Amino acid sequence: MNSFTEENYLKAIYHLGGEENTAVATNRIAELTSTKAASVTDMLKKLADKSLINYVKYQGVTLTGKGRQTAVNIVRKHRLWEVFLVDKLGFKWDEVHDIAEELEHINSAQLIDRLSDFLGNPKVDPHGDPIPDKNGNFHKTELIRLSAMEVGQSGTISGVSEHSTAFLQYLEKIGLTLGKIITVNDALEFDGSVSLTVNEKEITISSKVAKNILILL
Amino acid sequence: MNSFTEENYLKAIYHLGGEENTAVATNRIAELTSTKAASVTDMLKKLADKSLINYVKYQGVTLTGKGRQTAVNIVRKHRLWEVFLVDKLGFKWDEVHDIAEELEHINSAQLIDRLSDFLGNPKVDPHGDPIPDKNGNFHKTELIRLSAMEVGQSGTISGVSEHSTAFLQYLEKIGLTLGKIITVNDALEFDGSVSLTVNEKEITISSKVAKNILILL
DNA sequence: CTTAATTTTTAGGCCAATCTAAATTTTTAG
DNA sequence: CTAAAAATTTAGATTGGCCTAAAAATTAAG
Repeated sequence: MNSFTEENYLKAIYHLGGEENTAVATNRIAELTSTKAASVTDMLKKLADKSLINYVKYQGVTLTGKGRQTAVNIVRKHRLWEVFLVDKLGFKWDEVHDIAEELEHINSAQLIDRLSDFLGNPKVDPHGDPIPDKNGNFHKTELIRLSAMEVGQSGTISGVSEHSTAFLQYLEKIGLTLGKIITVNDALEFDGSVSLTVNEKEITISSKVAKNILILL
Repeated sequence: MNSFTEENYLKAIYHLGGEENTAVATNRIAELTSTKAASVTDMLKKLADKSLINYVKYQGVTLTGKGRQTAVNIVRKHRLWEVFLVDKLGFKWDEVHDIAEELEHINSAQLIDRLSDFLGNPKVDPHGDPIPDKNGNFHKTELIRLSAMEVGQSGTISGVSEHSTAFLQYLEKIGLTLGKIITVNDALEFDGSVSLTVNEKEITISSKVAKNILILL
């Protein structure tokens, strides 16, 4: 079994390398895990010894098949627990991240299978992020950024690409939550801000906010 | 915050000292935590520094108020998670201990409050052990050992004082599960075995089994 | 293409939790 | 009441994860 700490490094490498599994730099990992580069180097050696990553000195790392499988499984657990916290225990979507960060390290395949069934085998978490199945496969959906929509177009809010509490609380406040249908009324050239209709009301959001909302057309 | 390891020591001391908080010997703790006496001594010093235990060299330890509160809270979390695993996820009563052993260390008071509500604020876990409330108070019930019942007496199976998988599976198999009503038909003097009626059938159990079944009269 | 800036790794140490072996204290038996 | 046995503690070492400071490699700038 891998330690709690090893799991967090694998998860960090997975998130930084993305689905394409591009090489990840030591410093990026250090930032994400709130450690120092020297500590990361130590851990990379250990993970390479366990064949969880491909590591060439000074050249960054990628996950091996085994490493990716491990990382994706942690992501699966994290997201399923988030669904549990929101759907069953009544937490808000901005409150669940830290608790899921702990729950994701509980080790029991049976537990996760049963939890998934109990939740109705959800395909996305409360932020719209996809939940991989037990084989590590993602259900692919084509989402575009709200900022990329044309004037007049409609779509459903289906995810966010920024998960900070502040951002999520702001979206909640202005009514831009998962599943809401919106229509773009206008897009200002000069600052990228967007006017849109949601809940039969017109609101305007900044370019930065629009970039972090994901839409299913 | 206390580490995962510190929490396990406190829990061990709590279980060994019982509600009466009697002094616990180093070796007992070493057995229960699967460590060596020398390691226990090291940890006792640390816990004493944090005012979680009263420790006098060579004289064993007792929990302080603060230590007891911490230990009881872990017990509360453990038992609530066991209820969740059995009632909501469909695990059997003999399968939940190890998973709850991990879940009990998740730190979030809000999570536990909401979990308790979600489960209907249960007063006992799947083995009949009482679940303390958030202030650490137990709902007291008078249970007696099946071995102490008189011939002709009836009662409800309300707990067990031995939690091994093998024992729980045996009870399941012969139909002696929580909530079942039993009547004692006969108690053999020479080996302490007991004949009783459950589910309208008569069965005989050994003295040792009878001692570990707790009955509400 | 050489030097300066940046990134990464190495070297050497620290702390938590554990261990074995040896020393000390307490308990038990005769 | 003393000697042997048992329990406990101390001493010294190990491992995992982390750190700082210094060295080495890579990248960027002129």
